[in-house]
Amino acid sequence: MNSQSSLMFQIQPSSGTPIYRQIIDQVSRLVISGFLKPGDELPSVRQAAGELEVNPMTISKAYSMLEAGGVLERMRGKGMIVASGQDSSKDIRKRLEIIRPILEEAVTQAGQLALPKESIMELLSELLEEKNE
Amino acid sequence: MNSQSSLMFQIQPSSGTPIYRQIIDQVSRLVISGFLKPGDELPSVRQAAGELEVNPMTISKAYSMLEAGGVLERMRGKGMIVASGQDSSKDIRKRLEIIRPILEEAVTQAGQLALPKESIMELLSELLEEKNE
Amino acid sequence: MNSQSSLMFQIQPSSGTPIYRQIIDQVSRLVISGFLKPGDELPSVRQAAGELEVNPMTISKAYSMLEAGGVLERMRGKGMIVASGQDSSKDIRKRLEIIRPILEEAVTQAGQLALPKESIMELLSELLEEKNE
Amino acid sequence: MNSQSSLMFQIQPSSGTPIYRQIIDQVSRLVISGFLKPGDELPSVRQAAGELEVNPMTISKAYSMLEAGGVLERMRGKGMIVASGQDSSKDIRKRLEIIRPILEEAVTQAGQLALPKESIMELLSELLEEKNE
DNA sequence: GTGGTCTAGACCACC
DNA sequence: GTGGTCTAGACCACA
Repeated sequence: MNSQSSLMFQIQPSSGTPIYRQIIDQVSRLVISGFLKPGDELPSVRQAAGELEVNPMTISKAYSMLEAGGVLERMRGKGMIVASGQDSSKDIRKRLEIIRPILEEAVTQAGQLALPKESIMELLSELLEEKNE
Repeated sequence: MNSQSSLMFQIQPSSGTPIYRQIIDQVSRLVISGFLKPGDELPSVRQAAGELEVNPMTISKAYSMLEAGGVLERMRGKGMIVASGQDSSKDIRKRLEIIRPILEEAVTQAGQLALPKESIMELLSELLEEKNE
Repeated sequence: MNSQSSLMFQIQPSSGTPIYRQIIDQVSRLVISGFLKPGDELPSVRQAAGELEVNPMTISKAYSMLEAGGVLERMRGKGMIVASGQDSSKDIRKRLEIIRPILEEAVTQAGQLALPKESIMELLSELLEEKNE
Repeated sequence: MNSQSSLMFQIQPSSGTPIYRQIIDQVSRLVISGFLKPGDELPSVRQAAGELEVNPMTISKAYSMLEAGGVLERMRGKGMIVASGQDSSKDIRKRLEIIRPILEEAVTQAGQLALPKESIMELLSELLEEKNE
């Protein structure tokens, strides 16, 4: 039964961001948001590679960097699991810090475009509503 | 020494986005916002390269792409100027479209982090206020 | 329940060194130091595997390699015992040779870090004192 | 003139530790010890690969991980340099912390071998003297 | 010129 | 079965 794993990752092959980065970002966010909890197993390198139709090394690279970043742990002979230290921070403020940089960039761009605060807030509100639909 | 030009561009050398892209985006936004008007001269390739401590080829590439995009025009002997057709769009909606992609990305990330709408709106509001100070 | 066996081994699952190596090294040192004497029984594969929460194959592999190295002997129906030829060497110099490699590695690293002899000696001295407390 | 670069790295191809790890460790220690200072350029991937006779990807992997660890910075189109934040800590205590783990392991092994403190100290002293010769 | 990414395929160590 | 390492070779983005 591998329906879980095929749902776990989604990649856009012809996106600007490299595949291994897409995987790293997704896993990181799944862990932080609590969808993946400490001890949860990840799909094996070969399995993920097969389903995503990419080279196993690409998956392996992503896993290695997630391990280096302390997000995953290697269970020798078994596979990769979410690291024990990785409690999903229920603290919203910590998670907010993660999206702060991109919002800061948006604010910078808005400034250069001389956009009024109200318009930006309104657009963001719309986009957030669309997401929920 | 053209003091305006040294204020005109700002690049972050160790950012993820390539330098030529940073320049293109900034010039585009300055034009569309009306900071730069049709006929305004841009700093010469040499000057910009010197001040930004960047390879002249990089500036040249950015200018060429802006020219190809119809934002700038090449005046023989004078350098680059803002193209005549480039009216600053007073229409806020058009300018809003430019920051839509980055806000969409922020919304995507926020979704994966399971962040509530209110928190994001609040953070954006704070950042916009900081900007004005 | 053999309380001795649970004290006998200690493994660090997320260490760099493989589990079977950790077991081999520990048993070897315990034998050479005299903690384990010729004829002493070792915990059964199953028991050790259960207590260490490790794959029985891993224990078995370690025991087999210790047998091949002449440290252990296989007693039919009784399991593994310390080999008869294995006298604890009272000769300190022989035992010192065993920790020589790791000290050599420490010295190499210290050299690359440009650390003075005195500092290293002092740190080692502290660590040895802590151990005794 | 590449005599400098050929002196910079040394690898033992048939060592147990992977090549990319050997490079990471060496660069890290060279930076920490002050042999490499912030802004110093490293040999290019292709150059290092050629001299060490290994695949360029192996070097690239090491550089990437050093960048991820904040030791190196990527100068786009140029090459890798030592990161600006990487001041060699003149503080000996900080550098001592780096060799603490291996000394701790040595102490653990010495304990299992029932070795007296004096013998260990003496052996370390000898090894440190040999190094200086 | 620089490094980055990906592929295909091989071999190894560990459990 | 698991992941790790390395090679050879290709193509791309950036300066």
